[in-house]
Amino acid sequence: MKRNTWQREAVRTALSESDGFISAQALHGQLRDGGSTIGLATVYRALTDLTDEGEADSLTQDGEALYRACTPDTHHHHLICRRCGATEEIEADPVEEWARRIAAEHGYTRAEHVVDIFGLCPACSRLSESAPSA
Amino acid sequence: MKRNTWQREAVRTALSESDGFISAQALHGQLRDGGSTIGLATVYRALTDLTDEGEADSLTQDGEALYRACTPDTHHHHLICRRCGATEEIEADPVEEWARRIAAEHGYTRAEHVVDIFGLCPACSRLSESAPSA
DNA sequence: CGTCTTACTGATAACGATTGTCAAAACGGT
DNA sequence: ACCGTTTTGACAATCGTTATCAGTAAGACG
Repeated sequence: MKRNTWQREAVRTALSESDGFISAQALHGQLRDGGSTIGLATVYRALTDLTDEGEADSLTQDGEALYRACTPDTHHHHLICRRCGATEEIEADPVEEWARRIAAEHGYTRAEHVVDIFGLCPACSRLSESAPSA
Repeated sequence: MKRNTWQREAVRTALSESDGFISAQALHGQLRDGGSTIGLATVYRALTDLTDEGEADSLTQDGEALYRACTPDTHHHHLICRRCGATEEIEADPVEEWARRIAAEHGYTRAEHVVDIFGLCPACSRLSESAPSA
């Protein structure tokens, strides 16, 4: 049976109060700063559980996993600058539908998709024109 | 000055011959299997360079970085089975168009996109029903 | 063609993020 | 309050990746 502990609740609360994506370690540090004695492993476990239960979204950015409280209505993807690393959230409704259809057509179940666009953001595009790197 | 070594060329070749995304370690293993004595660190360095130079795209899936040769002859995407690793090539024309539009709307240039669908193939879906892992 | 400079290489150590381990503590039904 | 089970927290282990460093070789120059 799943138990209800203050640790899990603390992670859930901290995550929903946190603005945007946050790493497990950062969240742990934040909790400790707030006086909590919660352990790092517990934070990882809680975040994994929350993600499994659909209460949190996760993505990996530069080798570390970032988590965000899930607002179930906003599944979106990212537009990422190859040079400066800036990311923008983008809507991909047509793609969601397409992905579902393709998976179904091929008999695939439990389909998840990775949809990200890499490019040069406006600022870096200008830099690239004046000082081409390649 | 940038030098031209057989190691770098080997990585470039292996990457472009590889179908879809591949991890640095897998690429290294593949090269070693092919008789090369190339070192793991060199593969990482070459892949990083190729990515910086825009000759390769990278994404991180499940904690590890995957690489793919940029500007492939036949641009297509993949439907990948999470359990058995089978991949099917899929057409994504509507997505190509959508990606171009999104990038343009946000002022991004030189846009490349990563579109892959992960799921369970028909066979593994059946297995999963009779012996659920989660 | 030989030499010299210096970027590149490869083995390994170091590193950071994450996961496994396991005894102790906490939860919740009784 | 008691008991069985789950969860916790500290720490070790693991995994992918990066830094280190002495040795090697690419490419410029004579």
